[in-house]
Amino acid sequence: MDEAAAARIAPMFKALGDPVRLRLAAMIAAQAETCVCDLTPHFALSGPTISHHLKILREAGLVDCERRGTWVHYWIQPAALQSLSTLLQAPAQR
Amino acid sequence: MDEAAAARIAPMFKALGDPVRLRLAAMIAAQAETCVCDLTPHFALSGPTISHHLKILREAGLVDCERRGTWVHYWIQPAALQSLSTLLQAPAQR
DNA sequence: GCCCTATCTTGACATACTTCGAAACAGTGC
DNA sequence: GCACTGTTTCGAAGTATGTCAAGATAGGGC
Repeated sequence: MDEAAAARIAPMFKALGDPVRLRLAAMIAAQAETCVCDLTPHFALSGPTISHHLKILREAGLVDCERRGTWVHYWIQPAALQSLSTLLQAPAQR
Repeated sequence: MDEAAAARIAPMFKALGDPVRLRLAAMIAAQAETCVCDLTPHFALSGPTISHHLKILREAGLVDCERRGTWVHYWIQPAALQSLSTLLQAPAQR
């Protein structure tokens, strides 16, 4: 792992390194698509705070979103998860 | 993923969420054992700083260490990596 | 044994980043 | 216009990062 690769990948792990974001990502990954209004009630946090965490997941490339009428829908980016998974798996099997 | 599971797992991702620690973990994982004195030269950081990052990896349960004479040897905890990997892989394959 | 050096960790500190809520803003539909 | 859903901005409190100095532990020379 060289410096550039670490700088590219670390933000993804960092994004998952918060309990709230980890749960958000898990909820989004559990379905094909998830509306923000379905996520917010599961947390004792304000709307802006959830929105902030979603933005970090978005900027890390782990999720993507689209506004469709009144609601905003989020979905997981499977390729990103896959690359992290294989990265962890190689040394784990040694 | 319930709240307790997230609180247990997030610190591991957080530990990997720093470029320096990600590279440290990768270097340690690449060999059966690694001496701290082999890690430090690869970074433009002081010894105490490296030691600090290694402590975080240790507290996250990702690596373990042992003093053997003058040197301290670190090794990876494969089970921890494996659990993170499978966690990511399930939704990634959907 | 005693001192000296080398290796690594710990403690104290300054700086920078995170987290979160309140208020303001933007987009959509009636 | 008005109500509703999310996002952005701003500020306060907490947490992380990195350096310096000091401490702990081991080995070698005398």
